[in-house]
Amino acid sequence: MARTAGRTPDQTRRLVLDAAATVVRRTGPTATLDAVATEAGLSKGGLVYHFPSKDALLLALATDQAERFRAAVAESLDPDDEAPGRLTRAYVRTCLDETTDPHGLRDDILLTAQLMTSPDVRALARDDQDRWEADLADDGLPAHVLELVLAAADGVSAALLWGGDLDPVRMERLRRQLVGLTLDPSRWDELDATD
Amino acid sequence: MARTAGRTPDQTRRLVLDAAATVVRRTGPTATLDAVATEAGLSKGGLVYHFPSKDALLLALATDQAERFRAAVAESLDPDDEAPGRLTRAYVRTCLDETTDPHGLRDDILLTAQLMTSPDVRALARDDQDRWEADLADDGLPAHVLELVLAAADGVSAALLWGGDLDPVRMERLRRQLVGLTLDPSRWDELDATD
DNA sequence: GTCTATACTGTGATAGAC
DNA sequence: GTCTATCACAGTATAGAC
Repeated sequence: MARTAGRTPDQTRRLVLDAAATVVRRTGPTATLDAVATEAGLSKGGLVYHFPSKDALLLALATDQAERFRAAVAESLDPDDEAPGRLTRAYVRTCLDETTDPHGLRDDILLTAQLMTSPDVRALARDDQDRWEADLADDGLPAHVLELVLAAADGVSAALLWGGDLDPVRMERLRRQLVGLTLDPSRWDELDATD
Repeated sequence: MARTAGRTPDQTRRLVLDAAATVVRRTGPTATLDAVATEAGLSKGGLVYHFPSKDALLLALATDQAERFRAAVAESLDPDDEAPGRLTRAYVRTCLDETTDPHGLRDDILLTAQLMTSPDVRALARDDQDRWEADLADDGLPAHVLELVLAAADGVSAALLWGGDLDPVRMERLRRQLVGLTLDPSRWDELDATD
């Protein structure tokens, strides 16, 4: 029973979150509330009604991003794949796939990194990370293999953060290496060489 | 021949950069110039004399961090190691070593990530990344091995960014795996499995 | 040349009108 | 539920002390 516009509060929130994603991508976390409000078609005050502070807005945006990533991994799960490391492979595919999403996950990583400047967002990220670790620890791979593969997958997002663009050919090659490693138990032992 | 305090401009810059590092670590890139100036024992105007804008200050800080990292890798070079992958191993050791530095490189990574919100800093990081890629490409390792090892090393900084703390035991194990990979040519071929 | 003091602009937060 | 008005404060620019 909204007073003015023909949309529910949830729709307005969605509108604002999308606008915030757009503006933060463009201008970083210093994006002004005014800019976000304008992009969403509201006044600054109207925005503040839905998100009591800028930090709250960024936190909501970060939560949204984390959920999207989780959904993307879930969608990358191969229904025919029942071998150990099934979830890990979906994770790797998602991190290293070029052809995902409207924007691609590459932009999402940059966006998320921008949000990390908020302590609240960092706390959220820590919780999310813990959840991923718990889920992946149950995936049937030896710890040392899991660590190597995950570190490499995460490294791609780091490279994106520090360095900008990545060569698709190299990402594809890395993806094959990592997936291959999880699928070949015969190679696991020699990885763990104790010097 | 400074007019007031008993220090040269370079010393003042150093003082300000250290103060900025401290304050940004504490409060993120939204740290105020006033806070930095106070930490350094100057007025805001005095700070601005040396760094014409906040962005210039953050850029100088990022440059400083990049140089420190490069120096840390150089120091990790093993003089007795002449095998291919020498520089790569130093890079891996630096990324995965617990016992570096006053603060440790872990804090430096977080600090650098905070600075990435400035477009100028991102441009700097891109150049620095290009330089690393050029240097490491000459290190004598096959491209696909180099990619895997570097991605995993960078992944540790990413995990630090997203997730907070890392288990020293796991970092040590990962370090051994990566160094081992660069030292054993017999394992390089099977990594490149074409599905 | 190096710095302090101060004034100007715009941003985030709040209170209250509609 | 949305918006306007207002306040406190951050980044920047300037004037001038030393």
